[in-house]
Amino acid sequence: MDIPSKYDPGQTEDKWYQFWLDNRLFHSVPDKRKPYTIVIPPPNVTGVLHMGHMLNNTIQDILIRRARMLGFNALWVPGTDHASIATEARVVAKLKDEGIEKKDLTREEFLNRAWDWKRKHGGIILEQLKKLGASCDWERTRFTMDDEMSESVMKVFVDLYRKGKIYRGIRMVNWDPQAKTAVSDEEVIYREVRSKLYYVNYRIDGEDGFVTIATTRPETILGDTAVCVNPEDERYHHLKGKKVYVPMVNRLVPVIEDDYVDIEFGTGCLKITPAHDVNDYEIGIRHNLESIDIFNDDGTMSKEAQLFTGVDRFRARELAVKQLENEGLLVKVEEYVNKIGYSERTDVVIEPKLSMQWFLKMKELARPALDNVMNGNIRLIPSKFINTYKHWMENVKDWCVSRQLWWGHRIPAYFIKGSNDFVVAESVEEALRLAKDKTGDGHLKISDLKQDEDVLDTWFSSWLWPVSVFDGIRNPGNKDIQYYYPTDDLITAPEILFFWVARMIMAGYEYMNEKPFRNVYLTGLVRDAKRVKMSKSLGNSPDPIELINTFSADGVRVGMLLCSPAGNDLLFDESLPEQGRNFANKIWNAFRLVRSWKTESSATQPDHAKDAISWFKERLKQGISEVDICFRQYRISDALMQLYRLFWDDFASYYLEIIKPGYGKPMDQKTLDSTIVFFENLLRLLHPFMPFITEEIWHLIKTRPACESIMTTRMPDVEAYDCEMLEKFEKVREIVGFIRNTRANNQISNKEKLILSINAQDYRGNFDTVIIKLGNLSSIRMIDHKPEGVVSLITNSGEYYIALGDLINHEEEIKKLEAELDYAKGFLETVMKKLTNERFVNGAPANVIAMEKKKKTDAETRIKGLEERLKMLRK
RNA sequence: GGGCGCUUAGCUCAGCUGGUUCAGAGCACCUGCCUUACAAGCAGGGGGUCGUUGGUUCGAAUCCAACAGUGCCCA
Repeated sequence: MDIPSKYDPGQTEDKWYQFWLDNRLFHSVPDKRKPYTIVIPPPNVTGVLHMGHMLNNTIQDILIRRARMLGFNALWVPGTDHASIATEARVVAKLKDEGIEKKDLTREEFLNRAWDWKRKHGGIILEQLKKLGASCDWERTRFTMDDEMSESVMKVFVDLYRKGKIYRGIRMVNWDPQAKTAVSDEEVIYREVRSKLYYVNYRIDGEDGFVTIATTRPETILGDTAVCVNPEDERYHHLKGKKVYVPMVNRLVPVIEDDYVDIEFGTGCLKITPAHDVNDYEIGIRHNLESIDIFNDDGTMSKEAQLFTGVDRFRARELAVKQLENEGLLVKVEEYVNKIGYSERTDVVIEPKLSMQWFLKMKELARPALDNVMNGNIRLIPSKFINTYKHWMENVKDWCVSRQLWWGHRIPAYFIKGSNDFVVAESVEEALRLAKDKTGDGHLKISDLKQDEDVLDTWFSSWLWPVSVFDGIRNPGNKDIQYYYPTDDLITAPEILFFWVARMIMAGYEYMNEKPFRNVYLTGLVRDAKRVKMSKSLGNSPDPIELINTFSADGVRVGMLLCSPAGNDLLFDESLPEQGRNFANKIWNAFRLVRSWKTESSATQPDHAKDAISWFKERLKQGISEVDICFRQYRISDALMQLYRLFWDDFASYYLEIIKPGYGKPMDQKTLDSTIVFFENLLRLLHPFMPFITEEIWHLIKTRPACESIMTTRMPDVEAYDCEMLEKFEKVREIVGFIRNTRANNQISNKEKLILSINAQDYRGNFDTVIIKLGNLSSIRMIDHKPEGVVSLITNSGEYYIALGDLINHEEEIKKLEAELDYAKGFLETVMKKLTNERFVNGAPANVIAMEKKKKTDAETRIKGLEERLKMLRK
């Protein structure tokens, strides 16, 4: 069989993915083994794969594949979430293209459209994950609006309501006047903008004077119900107990005192608009002020504003400024930079607005969620996020769970006709029963009940995810939830640490009385080489599928990992998957080499091969152990780097080069067998990172049953290794390097055999065979004198020489040795400095002093060797 | 404005409880090679006063403080 020198991943990858699916190798059912579980952070159903997903899911797949090979019953549950706002926006936009306005459709018609859209586009992202090699149990795919998932959400809502944790209330919310819905604090993006600070005079009641306030939003003056000063501010003591007239509408409002007011800012006198500013709202509550809502839901001025009714808020600002000018109350206008909140979804300016919403009390829920992170029951990786988490959890505010949308879980609250009363129930039938009880009116009919129009925040379903995917809300005793919960690792982005992670922890303790996961691995943000966050709208994100087509899934996976220590941003550019592809090719060619070897029964195992095998055996064990340590610490990119070097530098560049038979010579069976075992172990170690190529070579390197897969084999075990031998081999590298350098510096062909002479007292010659092979030496000789006509390597444990005769460049050699001598002398000096320092000798621990003394003698030996050598050369 | 983090080679980052695995890795760069697995490669090589300034210590990239940059979260 002719094997191409370039690995072609295209067909291989599709073939093996299908093979895994056909054999249901990703599928998991509870059994006697220990489970290892990951639930996917459900991507937005409207989404297509972006670089963040690539990173995130690559890490999940690595962990799950490794766990599987470590003997766990590994389950990775995939799925998507319904993303209320984003999906509804998509559907509305699509309808608009068809000339249909949302308001022209009934709720039911709209939802039908939305489901159509979901059916058509909702699976794209999951299909893309398959290209990446994701070993999810697709038979368990969940969607947050599946019937059983929705039922869980309803159950939880009703339960929390009955526990008194959900309440309805008027609160200041972040109102998106375009989407006409409240959005959470986390969905507001604050940006610095240039604006203006207007200084406005308010007439003081009963006297001639004015008081000047500064505001960036003069249109909200119409909603003012007080003016506030700091009680410490002596400038305004005379205003105590007085009233002032609100400009334009001439409403008489009190002057109040509150230490919220910053004496330094503006004039030190603040207008209070409780209905349209969060801080003002709180002051309003403290001082029992009236709230006047001057805006309509679409951001135009309401009747209550008295002026500019129906005019958009920004136009109203201009009109208000004009009006103030006309009234002679505008004192001055300053340029000003402030931060303004924009809606993440629609990018319009958020309007703080009082509105009736549903809230979930967070304080009690937050306590176990905080405690169990602080006490280490749940680990955040990297741990630096604990600070942020703590800060947030200690200052948690009630969660506004309602959204003024149709797509999502409709709030199961039913208003009773003819009253302001309502009941909360999982079904209309039950609601009717409750309503009858509550009102004492046995004649109530279902048609007398009107369900709340709003839906729940999407996070209100995804916070249940690790429980609800196993049906743990509806059937807490079922086999799956008992077996798989708590899950092991959660891999997600720090951006949603509070949005989602914290809330899942809360739900976990509330409903399972147990954490939802043991470890939270927070990935970095994928940015481009200029540190700009990658996003579709900026167009700086490569198409992941294109990347896979160009560099292979294995290559892209490696590329993502190479630059992604946990929690650090990763700066992506195409050289990374390219490096991954090159690595795959290296593995491929190593395989081709091994595959090309023909054995002959007559061939006996050469000593250098035997020595190489005993060395690499230890080196491999060391590698396995290092990788294990990396994984335990979730240093996944380090683990890959260890393997990268193990395979490339040690296995390919050293081991294979040593055992490689001469041109046309046969290979002995023993060496080949050992080599294949090494290769298999390396493939297993690499499989979680590069599932496709490892499976391909696994099947080519040895005849196996067709149904066998590397992904279900056992990961090599961690074993103790021989450090001493590995250290000795490092010496080999040093000597081989010396020989190669000597060749390179003196234009000596690789084919020309050289002789290495060694003058060393305790040289053991452990790997002489290897040095002879790699250095292409005719022999190694032990000598006890200092030869002439040689280049030398002088170390603290011995001196190595290669005879060059006339070829030798004395000046070069002298220069080189002088530089080394300088270094050694400098080194000795620093050591001596310590050893002659009395305080060091008295203060430092004995082992440190012993080490310094060893350094001293080593350095002296080396200096002596170098000096003698130089003396000879200078003769 | 409050809180938290970061600053080590041209780039991205490792460096745990201070002491030869202390100045490291990968990439990039430079030099020489189409050597019979691999030019998506091979063999070599250069490159950092560990942000600045003080302090603790026999000894600091490592601990402390201040400052300067920078990033994130919250208001």
